[in-house]
Amino acid sequence: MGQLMIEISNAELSVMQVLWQRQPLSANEVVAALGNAKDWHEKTVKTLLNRLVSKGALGFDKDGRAYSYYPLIAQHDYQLEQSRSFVERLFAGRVAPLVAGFASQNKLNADDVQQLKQLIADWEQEQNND
Amino acid sequence: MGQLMIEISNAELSVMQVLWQRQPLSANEVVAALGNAKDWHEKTVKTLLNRLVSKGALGFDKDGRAYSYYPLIAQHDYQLEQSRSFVERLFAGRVAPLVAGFASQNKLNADDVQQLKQLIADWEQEQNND
DNA sequence: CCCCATCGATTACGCCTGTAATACAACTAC
DNA sequence: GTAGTTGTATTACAGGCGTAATCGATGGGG
Repeated sequence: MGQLMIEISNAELSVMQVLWQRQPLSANEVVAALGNAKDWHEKTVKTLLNRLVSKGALGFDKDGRAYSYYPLIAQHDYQLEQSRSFVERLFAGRVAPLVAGFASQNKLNADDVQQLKQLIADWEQEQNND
Repeated sequence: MGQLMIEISNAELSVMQVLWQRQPLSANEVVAALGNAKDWHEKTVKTLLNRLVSKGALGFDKDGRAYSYYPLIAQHDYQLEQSRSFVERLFAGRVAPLVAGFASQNKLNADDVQQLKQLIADWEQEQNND
């Protein structure tokens, strides 16, 4: 699982985010959802939808003349795989130094720290269970 | 500082890693250092060195006929900026969910956890100091 | 019925990337 | 000093990406 992950470009990723959040959507709904954040021509968004379908990242049902698009890959799987490869490339696979960077730039807030503590507690629990 | 970071491609990054580790190096030394990990033709590596110089990521001194290359951007700065933008794109800027992914895949080891605990301790210390 | 608006499909196009090969300059060994 | 050899610089070329415009089908309004 995971090694043969589809490559999604930056622009395409923005389209995926929309569909991960709400699905299925027509092309125009995707355009509308992006209109807020991106200044893309409608044609551009449709090109991206097309490429994502070609890549197997999106599927669609025909809904009359228009299509209704939905993700074929799960956001969570994509995040996992990308994180793994990013941390591998930049930090030799170790995630702690990445977090250290955030900490050094004051990019950690109380919620983050709370979550991290919980993760650590769970991890230690796990160790003891073996 | 950091928004105008030079874009470094994947292949180019491998070259940077070599020079971040040991610097300065001649083109042939870089080729040799990569020979281990990558199956690249010597010409390919020299193209990458050239592109990195064009991009302003590397500088060089002339050492007779050959050049002696060295990084112009610090590994740490690059890591920081890339981490920031990666976490922004995939996790809406929150680093904890990324760590959670590692945890869920058993990609955390005792060292990581130890470092994370230390980061948290430092963070809490910092909070109290205000 | 016919034309227009609107879909998705196809084509465009310049830049970046991966992956070299070729060209040109200069040293080195005769 | 002439021919390799070895450096860097220039050129190559296909595929991906950002960013659309054009094409061809189709459905809706009159």
